[in-house]
Amino acid sequence: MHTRRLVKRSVIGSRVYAPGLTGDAAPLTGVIQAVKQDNRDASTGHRRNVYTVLMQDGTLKDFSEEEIAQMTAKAPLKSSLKQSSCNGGQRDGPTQGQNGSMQKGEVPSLSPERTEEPRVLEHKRSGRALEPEKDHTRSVSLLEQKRKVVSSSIDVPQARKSEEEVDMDKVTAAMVLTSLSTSPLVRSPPVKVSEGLNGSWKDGGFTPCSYSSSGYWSWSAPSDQSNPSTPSPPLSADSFKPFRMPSLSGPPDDNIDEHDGNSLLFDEPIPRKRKNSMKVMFKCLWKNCGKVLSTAAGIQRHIRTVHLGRNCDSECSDGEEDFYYTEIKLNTDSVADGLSSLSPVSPSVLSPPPGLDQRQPDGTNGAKSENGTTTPLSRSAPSALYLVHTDHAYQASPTHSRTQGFGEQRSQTIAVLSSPPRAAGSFSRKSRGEGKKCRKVYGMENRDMWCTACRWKKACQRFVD
DNA sequence: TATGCCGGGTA
DNA sequence: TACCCGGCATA
Repeated sequence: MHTRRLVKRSVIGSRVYAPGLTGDAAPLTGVIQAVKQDNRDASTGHRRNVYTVLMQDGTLKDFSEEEIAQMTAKAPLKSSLKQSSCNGGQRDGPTQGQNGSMQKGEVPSLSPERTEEPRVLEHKRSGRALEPEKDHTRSVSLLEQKRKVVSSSIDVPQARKSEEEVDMDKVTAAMVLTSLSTSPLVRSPPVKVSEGLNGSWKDGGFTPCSYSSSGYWSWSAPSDQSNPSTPSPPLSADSFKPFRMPSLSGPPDDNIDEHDGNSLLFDEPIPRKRKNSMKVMFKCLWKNCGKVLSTAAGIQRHIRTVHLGRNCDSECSDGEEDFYYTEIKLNTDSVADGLSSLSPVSPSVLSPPPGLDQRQPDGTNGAKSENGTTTPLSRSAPSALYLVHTDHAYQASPTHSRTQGFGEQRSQTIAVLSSPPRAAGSFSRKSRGEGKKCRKVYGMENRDMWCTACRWKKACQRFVD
């Protein structure tokens, strides 16, 4: 009793499949609207149920259990296909074992909707065609809900497509960088590489730091490898520091000098080998010259011919050239820098500075006749005396002022100059001149007749020893 | 001691 | 830059 009601209740509303009911091959589906007992077989003791099915076309038809069984044999198949993904149809298991006679009737019960609430069944009745899709939609919505739950807890990147597109730009930029960094033409100068990086990054629209920190570009190692495989900027900068610190060039020329320095340095295939490599060079101490040569003979010849105006060979040299150059120990890199920074100055020295000749007349007094002649030394190497020989520093000071731009080079040069001669003892402190001086010549009473230097208690410029 | 002059200070 | 001067070295 209870079971029957349960079965009836379960059968009603079930969907059946009725192929060829209308004669054509088009399958029709229907929903069992009612179940009634057929007494025709009561004699056999077999009560048969007649099912009233509302067909899809709106007609009502009665089907026997066998027909229904055949019909439902296909219907669940179809429905199960749609619903298996959601429910699996396992909820009907207990029902199957409750009534063995309902094996045929249980077929509709295979439908998952069978155990659903009446409200749902009404939905099935009214809109049965939408029913599978609805369940499907529900299942999909469940999946989406699950995804949302997962998404809420897991940070799933969105708009991944666009990000990949951006990545492609980055990849392209990185490929360009790779080709640039591996190119022999730009392998050496890191500055150019960095420029290329910047440009490419700009084009790529991403900042380099984001990738350098994240290491996302594991294959873009060339940008990083540029440091070990090429003269890395830190290394080169360190190697430059020792001789760039005293660099003579001011800030405006830094770029040029640096560029030149880089060119000199980075053209070397193995710059590291040059590090700590000391080389003895000979630097001309002639004022505004500073020419650096690698050999003493060369610098002597330079001084002798250029500054002293002697065209003879070294045989006729009296060794005066020795006073006008100094020996410097430099890194090979420093030499290059020194050459680049000093050589442009040298040509301006060929003409002797007018300082001494202008001072020699010394028109303030009447000693013109006496100092009308100047010593060859004073004529030939006045500025050198200022540099090498500080006795005329007071005279050199106005002359040095004309050599603006010499800057640190001058001070450095003076330092270098003063050291070797003083070490030699010749110029530590100029010994008192043996010749007559303004004091002796004019006396204290005629002090106004002294040369300026004598008045200033400086080395006499009139009676130079 | 006288002289030469370097180094530093000042205007 | 011109000028001055203390102080040192040297004859």
